[in-house]
Amino acid sequence: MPTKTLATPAEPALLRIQDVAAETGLTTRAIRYYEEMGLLEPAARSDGAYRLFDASDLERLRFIRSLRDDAGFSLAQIGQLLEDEAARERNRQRFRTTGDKAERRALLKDATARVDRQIETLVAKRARLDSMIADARGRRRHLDEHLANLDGGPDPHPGGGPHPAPHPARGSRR
Amino acid sequence: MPTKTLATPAEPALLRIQDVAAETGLTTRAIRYYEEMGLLEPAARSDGAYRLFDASDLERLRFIRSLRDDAGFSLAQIGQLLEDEAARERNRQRFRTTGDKAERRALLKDATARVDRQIETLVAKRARLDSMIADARGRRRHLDEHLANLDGGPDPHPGGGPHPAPHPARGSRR
DNA sequence: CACAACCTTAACGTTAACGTGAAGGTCGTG
DNA sequence: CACGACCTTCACGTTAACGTTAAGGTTGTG
Repeated sequence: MPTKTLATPAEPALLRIQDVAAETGLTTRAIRYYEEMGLLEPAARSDGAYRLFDASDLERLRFIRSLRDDAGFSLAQIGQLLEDEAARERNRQRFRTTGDKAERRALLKDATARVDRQIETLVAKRARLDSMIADARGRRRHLDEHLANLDGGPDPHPGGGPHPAPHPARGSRR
Repeated sequence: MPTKTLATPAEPALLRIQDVAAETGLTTRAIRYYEEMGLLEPAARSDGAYRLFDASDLERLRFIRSLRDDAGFSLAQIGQLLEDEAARERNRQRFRTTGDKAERRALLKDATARVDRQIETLVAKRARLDSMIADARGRRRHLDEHLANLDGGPDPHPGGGPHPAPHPARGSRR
């Protein structure tokens, strides 16, 4: 078991912005910009006002990056999908401080609702992508048909050389 | 013998830019911009230099729009995926004028290769989306677990997560 | 043939999402 | 405690992808 620097599981392990950038593949500027846009708030600040990020921040930033790069959402859309940072802060605090089971459950319910919305959005996007892929495959099949009835016998090897046709092929349709 | 507006199968049916816009869901400005960027060239121009688009142009524009909106590609990436317009024009002409089967076949082969590249790109994107969906579902399951053992039993794993301790109310962090 | 409803090019404006300094404070290691 | 590597907050610059007039030509319909 690789104990890192301490055995206490509640160790903070806060990172500064450059390390976070390296870790997430974002630039420091982008991270500050996302903060400015209200997409996240670093877990803490040092005495000298350095931003300090925890694991949850990293996770959030990686998610933002995926939404941007992989799903292609705008920061505005991402803001819609994510819990806004004010609420996040508030809920974290409340979740830690409350002993009320009902309240905890309510908070968790909210979270699942939000995640469900995210999943729904992503699935919808995938559906549109699927449709595009189907279309492209349709086009591909169409081209293959044309190729097939260009010559009665399939030629296994496309060279650059001219080829005498065995007999006139008439373009068939559908 | 040639009937003018009826029954001829090779009827052009050219549209002007505003109709194309309505048909494709793009703006006229966007269409002109795509032309400027080399993504397409209208099939013809009127005497007075009006742009005139044919069915193939429409198809291409719809595809561009899908690539932009559904797949989230930049116009530069779209340009990479599509045959550049110069080649498209050239190949169309050659395909219609050539009687050479080998050449036709070569052109078709090129087209299938291009479509295959498009499919590959789209499939790769879908894979990344799938991965994101899987992650989100993982988060959802995680939340459900927490919900389950909130009113089921005590905490199975502390560390990082919420803390359903029997003793309430602590406010220590820093 | 008059005229409204299109169209053209050209040019400047706008927004999102950062990049790129500048001017100065902070951190930790020798 | 000095110093280099990091950080901070402005603030202006840049690129993509259009939006928006402006000034003028084209088309088809009454």
